[in-house]
Amino acid sequence: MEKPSIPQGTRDFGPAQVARRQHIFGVIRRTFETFGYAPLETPTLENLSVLTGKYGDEGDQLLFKVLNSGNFLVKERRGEITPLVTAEDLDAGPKAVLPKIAEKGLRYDLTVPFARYVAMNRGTLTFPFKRYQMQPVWRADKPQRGRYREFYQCDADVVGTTSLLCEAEIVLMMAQVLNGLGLEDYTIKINHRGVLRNIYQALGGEGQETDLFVAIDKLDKIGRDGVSRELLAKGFSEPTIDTLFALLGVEGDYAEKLERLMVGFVTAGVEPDGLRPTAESEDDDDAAFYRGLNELAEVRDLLQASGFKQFDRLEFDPTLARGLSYYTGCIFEVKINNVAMGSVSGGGRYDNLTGSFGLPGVSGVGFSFGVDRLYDCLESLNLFTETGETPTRVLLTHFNAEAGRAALPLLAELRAAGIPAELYPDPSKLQKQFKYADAKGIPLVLVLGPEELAAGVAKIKIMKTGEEKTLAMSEVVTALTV
RNA sequence: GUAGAUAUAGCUCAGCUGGUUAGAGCGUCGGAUUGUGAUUCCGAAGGUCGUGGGUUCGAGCCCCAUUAUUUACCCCA
Repeated sequence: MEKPSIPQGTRDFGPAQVARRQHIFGVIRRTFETFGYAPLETPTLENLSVLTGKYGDEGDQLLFKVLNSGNFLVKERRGEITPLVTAEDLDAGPKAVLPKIAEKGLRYDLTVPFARYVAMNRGTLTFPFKRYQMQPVWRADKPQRGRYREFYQCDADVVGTTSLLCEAEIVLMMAQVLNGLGLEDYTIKINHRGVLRNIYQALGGEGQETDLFVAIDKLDKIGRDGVSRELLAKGFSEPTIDTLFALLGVEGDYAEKLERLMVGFVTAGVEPDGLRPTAESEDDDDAAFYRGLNELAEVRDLLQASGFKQFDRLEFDPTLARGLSYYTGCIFEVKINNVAMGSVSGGGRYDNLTGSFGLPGVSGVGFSFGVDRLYDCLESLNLFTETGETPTRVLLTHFNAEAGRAALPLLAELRAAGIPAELYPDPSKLQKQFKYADAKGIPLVLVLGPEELAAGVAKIKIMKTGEEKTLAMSEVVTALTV
C-alpha cells in the first residue's frame, strides 16, 4: 500500500487550526473594511503572459506553470498533424519549449492579478479604487521555516491617488491588525525609495545601485562587517562604504533621523541641479529631489493628526530596501520581535504598476499580510485564545435508538434557535459519549435517558464545572439561549 | 539552483564497539465503573526499522545509491 502524502510545502489544516486561521482572517477583514476597502477575488489561474516578467528572473522560475490540456505536443486538425514542439525548440532548451506547452500558471501574488484587473476594468471602476483580497498564492520555492509553497496573502491596495493619507492609513491598519491579534512587540519599518536613491547619490553614484540596496537590506542580518565585505566584493571603495555607514548610522526617533539624514545628504554634496541644497531650502527642485524625506515627514504628520499613538513601534529605517520590484515611493515592512520569522507584512507605493497592462500613470499603494507567518508567530508566542475543536455548543446523549429518535425534535429546536448542537449518532455507553464531548471541547452535555424522557425533563451538565441541572424539556432552548 | 542534517509504532523519540523475540511515553481501542468526561488502575492492538543494492556467519546500526523530510544561503509573506 502506498503511503499517502501531500506535496512539499503544502499543509492540511485540521478543525482547530482552521478555527485559529479564521480568527486571523476575521481580524484582517474587519480592519480592511473599516478603512473602506472592498473585497475582490481573482482566479487561481492566470495566463502566463500576465505573470511572467513581473517578478524578475528568479520570480519567473518560482512560478508554478500548468501544462496545457489535451495532447500538448501536437495539433491535429482534419487528420493533419502539426507538431507544437519542434526539434529546434527542444534543442533551444526549456525556455523555448515552455511557452508552447504551458500558457497558464498559478498566481504568485495578489498585486499583479489586481493590476491586471484594474487595467481590464478601467472603464467601470471609480477611482480611487480601494480593494482588499485574501486568497492563496503559490510559489515553487524550497520550503523552509515560515516559507511555504502554498500560502495565503491578505492584500489591501488603493490605486488612482498619490495622497500620502493612504500610506498613513497603511500604518494604521498594520497596527490595528497586530493589536487585534494580541501581538504587542512588533516593529513597523518604513522607508522611501527616494531616500535610498539619495543615499546612492551621496556615495557619488559608485557601483551598481541594486547591489547597494541588496547589501544594505541585509544590515540587521549579517551586520556591518558582512555588508562591508559584500560591497567591497561588488567593487565599492572603502571611503564610499564609510560614507554609507555614516549615513545609515543616523540615530534618534523618526523625526530626528529624517533631519539628520537631510544634513548628511547636504554635507555629502547631494544636489539636484548643481545648486547645493540646504535643510531649510524652499527651492521647489530641492523639494522634489528630497521627495523621500519630505513624504516620510508628511506621513508622520498625518499619523499624528489621525491620533496614532504607537510611534515607538514605527521606525524609519533607511536600510529597508524590500527587494527590487515595482516600488517607487514609501516602503513598509513589519517584523514581530523575539520570533525567528521573516516579515509578516510588507508593501509600498508603485507609480506605474498597471503600465505593463497598457494603463500607464496610475499610482497605487498597498500592502500584504502573510497569514501563515502570523499564525506561526502567534503559535510560538502562545497567543491563541483556547478555541474548541468544534463549534458544537451542546451534545445530546441517549441510550438507544428509540431515545435517540425522541431527542430529534429538541435537536431541531436548538438548531433553529441558532445553537450549534449535535446528537451522538450511536447508542453507545454514556461514558463514551461524555469522552467524546470532552475530547472535542463541547461545553454542554444534555442527558436524555429513560428517566428523563419519562419525566419530560433533560439533565444538563456543564463540563467545565461538573455542575448538573435538571430542566423541563420546554425550558431547554430558552436556558441555552444566552 | 548551492551546502548540511534527518528518516525506527498514528505522534514524539530510545535502541550500547554490528549479536537471540526492536522498546518507552503519548494517542487509539477494550475493561475496572451495565447512567457521567478531563484524574487513577489493568489489558490489547499497532513496526517488511524510507526504498534498492553491498559488506558480514550475522545489519535498525557499517558502505553506496535513491527518494522524502528539514535547516541555512539566495529570494521572499
